[in-house]
Amino acid sequence: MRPEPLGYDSAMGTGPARQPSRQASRLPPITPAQIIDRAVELTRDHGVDGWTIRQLAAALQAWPRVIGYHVGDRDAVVHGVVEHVVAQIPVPSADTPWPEWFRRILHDARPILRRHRGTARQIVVLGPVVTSFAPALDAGIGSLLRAGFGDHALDIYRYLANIAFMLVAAEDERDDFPHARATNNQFLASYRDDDAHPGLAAAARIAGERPLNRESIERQERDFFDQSIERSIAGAEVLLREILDRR
Amino acid sequence: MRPEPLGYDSAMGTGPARQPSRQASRLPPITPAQIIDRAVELTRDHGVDGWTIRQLAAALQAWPRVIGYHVGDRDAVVHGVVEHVVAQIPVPSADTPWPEWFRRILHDARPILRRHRGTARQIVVLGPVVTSFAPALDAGIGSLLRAGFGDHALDIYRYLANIAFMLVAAEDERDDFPHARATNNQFLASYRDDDAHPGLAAAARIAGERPLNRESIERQERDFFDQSIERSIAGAEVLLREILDRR
DNA sequence: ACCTGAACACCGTTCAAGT
DNA sequence: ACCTGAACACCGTTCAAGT
Repeated sequence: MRPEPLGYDSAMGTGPARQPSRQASRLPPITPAQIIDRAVELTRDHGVDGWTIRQLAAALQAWPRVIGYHVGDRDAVVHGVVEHVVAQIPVPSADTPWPEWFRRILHDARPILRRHRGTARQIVVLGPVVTSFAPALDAGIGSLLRAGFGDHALDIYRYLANIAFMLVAAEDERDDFPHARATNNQFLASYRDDDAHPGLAAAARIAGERPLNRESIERQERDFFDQSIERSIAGAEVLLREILDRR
Repeated sequence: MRPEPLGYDSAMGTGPARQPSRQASRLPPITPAQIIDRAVELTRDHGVDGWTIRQLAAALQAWPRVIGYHVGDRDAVVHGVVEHVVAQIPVPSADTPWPEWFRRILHDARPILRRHRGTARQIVVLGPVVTSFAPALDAGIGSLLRAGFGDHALDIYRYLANIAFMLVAAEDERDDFPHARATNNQFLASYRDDDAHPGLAAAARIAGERPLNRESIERQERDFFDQSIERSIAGAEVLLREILDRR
């Protein structure tokens, strides 16, 4: 939750560290694109909530005010970062059958979003304001319409996309509480032989069999994501069959 | 995203406003329970991210340090708030058939969590560390085991609970961007007659038919929540049938 | 044991000049 | 048009005393 401190020399509190100022070193004017690019880099290294406007300014060798001048407030910068990240997600062609279309795009989106912690949450909050999502929305809705979802297409798109992005957002946030997983496992383990709580005892047994090293946790998270998507597609398929049967 | 300013007279920056201090007025020592109760009230009025330690202290007529002394840092206070809120969710008995068990608890949890904005997100992040969740976990897993989910019981519980709480969390966060919905609708509407983007055009048409007044938006959100749960239960049912067929 | 102040090291944003 | 400083109004947490 709390952003880790960065390495920048921002000892002065205000001001772009001790580096010479842009004007003094006759640097060219900063562009909005440069600001967003730097913000994307900082997001890659520290997550969306892991850098401050002041640190971004320092990284650009500029004063905080410059960012406000060219891009806007912090929310505007974050929005720019999200647009940049979303644009990297490959969009399957609209004639892909809908289950495969969603499997593919959501599977590909996960690592891209995970590499930029906190962007998944922003996508859920902002919604289609993220204009670089337009191609995905167009193709995805198109794919659902051809399958016969009719007026349910929009809600099913939202259902599947929301679940995927929210799951990634949850993974992102749990990264910031590395101790929480251990505490949770300990808590569950304490019920292992508790006959009065058979559900908790079973949960403890199931969770207890899973290895806890870094890479196997990563695999478990990926599996849970993939299976959740698979189940949700199955749920949507049930609805589709109902719609088609009704005709 | 940004907390709205509260009405407290915290003009002094530090210190519990102008009220007489606890010691001077011979008030009894503050208890952790009192601190959490007040924090729950503030959460009800302004959301988990809508109050500061300093404002909580002012509401208690105490200095910020007192909260750290009795409860801990801000995360500890928030954890206390979450425990208090989760304890209010009624847990259906363990012999309820699993689809009905989840329908009931998730349906009942939504308004309680919505009344305390930001707590749903905390639940997803914290996981079972929230000890007041133990009864629900015990009964829910029990219900899934009796249905025949076997070792999948834990993951299915996580799947259904995660989706519900994440959906509520997303609703909470969108409350803080009331303009985002309007912007999104405008954005979609601009594609209404765009033949080059049939998917977006269809989405615009579907969204355009929905009324935009406050109460009908609330109903749409509730419906989307209920239908998402229903679809996810259907997805879990598909898995259950596979498991049972395999035997 | 519990509370009081003040201080510390931060935030994002704004203001008024400068070049 | 763009950048520079300083200032403003906040944060959460810590420190050193007080009662």
